[in-house]
Amino acid sequence: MPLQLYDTMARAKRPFVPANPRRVTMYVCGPTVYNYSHIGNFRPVVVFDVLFRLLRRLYGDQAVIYAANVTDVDDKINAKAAEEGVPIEAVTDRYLAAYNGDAAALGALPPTAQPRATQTMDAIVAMIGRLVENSSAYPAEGHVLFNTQAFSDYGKLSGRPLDEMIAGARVEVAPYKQHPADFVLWKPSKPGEPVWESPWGPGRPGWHIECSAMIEQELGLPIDIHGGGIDLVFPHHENELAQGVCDGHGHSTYAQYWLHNGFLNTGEEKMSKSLGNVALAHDLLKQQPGEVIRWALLGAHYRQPLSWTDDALAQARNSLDHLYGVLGRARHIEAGGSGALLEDQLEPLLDDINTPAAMAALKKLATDLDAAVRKGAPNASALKQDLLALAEVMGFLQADPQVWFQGGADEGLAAKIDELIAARDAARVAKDWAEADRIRAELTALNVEVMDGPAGATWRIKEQA
RNA sequence: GGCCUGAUGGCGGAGUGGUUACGCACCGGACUGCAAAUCCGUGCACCCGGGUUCGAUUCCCGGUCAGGCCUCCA
Repeated sequence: MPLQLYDTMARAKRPFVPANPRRVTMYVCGPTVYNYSHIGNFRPVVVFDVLFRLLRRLYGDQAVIYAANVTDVDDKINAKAAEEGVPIEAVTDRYLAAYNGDAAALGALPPTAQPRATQTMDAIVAMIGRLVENSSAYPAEGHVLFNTQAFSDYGKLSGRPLDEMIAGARVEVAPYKQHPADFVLWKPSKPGEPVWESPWGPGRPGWHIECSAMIEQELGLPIDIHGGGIDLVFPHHENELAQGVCDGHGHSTYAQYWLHNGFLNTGEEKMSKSLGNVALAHDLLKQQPGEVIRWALLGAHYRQPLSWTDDALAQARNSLDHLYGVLGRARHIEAGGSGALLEDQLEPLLDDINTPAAMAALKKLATDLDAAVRKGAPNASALKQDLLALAEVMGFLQADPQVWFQGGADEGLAAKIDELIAARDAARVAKDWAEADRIRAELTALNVEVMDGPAGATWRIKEQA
């Protein structure tokens, strides 16, 4: 089965056909770096990481170019920098580093490129220049505005006819706009704010233009895949599309496939900073492995809303414990074989990145592998290969099982645990059950669980501190 | 007000025009000094009304409910 992706523009799943299979391009809207991102902000990071991995598998590692931008020019950044009395770089560098660290902890591969607005300023100014030149944009009172009347398809992506939007608009229209839907490409900076030179006066770019400029600079138009959160469909992506098509590069298509992920919910509501119901990824990562959080994030199909609960995390932990347990029991099996099963196993992911179905396939493989190991069946090797290969496409199970279970223990603790287990073994050999149980209790107090097996006792840290 | 999603067992969550994945939880059993893990097995659902059909949870229409976007937003 070929890869199928749900395209927001078509409102349907379509077979994925890249313009150039030797250079597959994907762009995903990234964060504005003015504070720590909440876990909902990382859903697209993880989802599109899976797609990135899948595309690399299908087209080759070198053939996929994935750009994820960083917005480092913004009112909220300015406010934060002013509040702290530091240059904006101090704020953006700090939170970008935290963001990238958190993304890595969640198992996301680094994108091929991570362009920043401040480093794309020439391309932004040049692009605005082209838009003004061909009357797709006009200067007014130190601003430059995009002329939505110049683009007949405006509203097509989000399914919003222009007139209806105006009728329903709840925002005051700036007096210098020719049309209420026109949006800012360039605006003057207020005193004390960062400033760049332009033919229309000193100022800074509007929100939407940076993405179009970065795409043109990093990837070239049209791109294959443009991704982001569902809330970006309007106005951000609608506006990007309008600019991108109108700037005269000669393509009527800006992105071949538009992919949008659904939200994380806290209770019934969207997790959002303004509602104050957020969980920071940075904090969550202190409490459990990134892989657990990643599992929870991929536990629902990416276009569905996902309820973020403690129980979801506990279940994710449970699932991964199970899988790593199987791998631990299969540690003496060397992965190998034809890998012929994998194409079948990949099917859920090829069907619009159906991660819950792929996770079920992972568990099925694990159960089969466990049985094969138990029976000493010859297909254990191929099953292990398939399990690890499918898991890799989803960014799971790449840790050593022993590290997974014991990773929370430092050397001193590990030595002490080994000592206690040896003592307990001695007691068990002597059938001194009271002593053995006493030692178990002592280990339990250390947050350690002992598991007696045919090859001796093994242990694991029960919960990460 | 306009536009757009979704509604599946106790919970999470796929999928399907006709035997309804999977996980967690629960219950029974095997195994186990204890415990964990594992294995076997039972039970449990497709929002409401109408239509199409031999047959609908699945397709169509209407309704109800929930959520999202229209303003910064993953």
